Amino acid sequence: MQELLLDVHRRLAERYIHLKWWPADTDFEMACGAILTQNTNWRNVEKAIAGMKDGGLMSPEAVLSADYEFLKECIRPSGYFNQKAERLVILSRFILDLPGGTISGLAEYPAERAREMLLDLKGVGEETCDSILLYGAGFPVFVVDAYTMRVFTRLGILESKKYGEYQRMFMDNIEPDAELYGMYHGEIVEHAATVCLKRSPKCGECVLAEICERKGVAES
DNA sequence: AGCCAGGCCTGCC
DNA sequence: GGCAGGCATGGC
Repeated sequence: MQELLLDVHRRLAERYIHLKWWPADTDFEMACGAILTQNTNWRNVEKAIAGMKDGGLMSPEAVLSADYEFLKECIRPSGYFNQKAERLVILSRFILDLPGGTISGLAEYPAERAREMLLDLKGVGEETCDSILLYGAGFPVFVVDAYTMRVFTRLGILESKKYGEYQRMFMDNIEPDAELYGMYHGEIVEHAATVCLKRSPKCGECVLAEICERKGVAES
C-alpha cells in the first residue's frame, strides 16, 4: 500500500508542479479560505477573499469589530454567507485566544489537542480542521476532501465514505511530513478539479491511467 | 436551463 | 451511528 500511494504521488507530482499549495498571504487568510470553500467552488472563494481584503476585514480583529451585515456583503460571492459569516466570527475569536493570537499558535499544543480545539468550533468539521492544522499551523495531518475520496475510490484503492478511513490510509502508510502531505493533497485537488475524474472519469487521458489499468479499473 | 462546487449542522430514525 | 434536507452564489 505504501508503494502504491507514493507511486500515485510521484505521478501527480510530475504533472502538477507547485511550490507551496493553498495560496494565501497569511495564516488567517488561509483559515478564512478553509471556511469559505466549504462546498464551494474556489473561484467564488477568491472573490470573497478579495471582498474581505477590499473591506479591510482580513484580520481577526477586523472581523470581530466589523458590522455584521457588512461582513456578509463582503463574502457574499462564496455563497452560504449567513452561515459563513458566523463561522468567521467564531474562528476569529478562537484565533485571538491562541498563543500569540495567531493560527500558528496552535503549534504550541499536541496535534490531538489542537484538533479537538478546532473541531469544537461550530462550523469546523474534519476537513476544515485538518486543512487549518496542516496549511495554517504546519502539523503533519493528511487532509481528505470530496476529491480525495472520489479519486481513490475511482482508482479502486479504497471503497469507503468515511473520512477517517481515508486519512488513516495515508497516515498509516506515509511518514508524517507536512510538506509532503500538503503537496500530495494539493496535487489530488488540482488533478481532480482541473483535468480528470470530475464526474465521468476518462482515465485514458490522465497521468494515473497506468494505475487504473493495473487495478483493473475500466475507462468510461 | 440545470447541475455543480476543496462541508457542516440539525433533526430524524 | 447513518442519512436526508437546508444553506446560496456564480460558472459552465
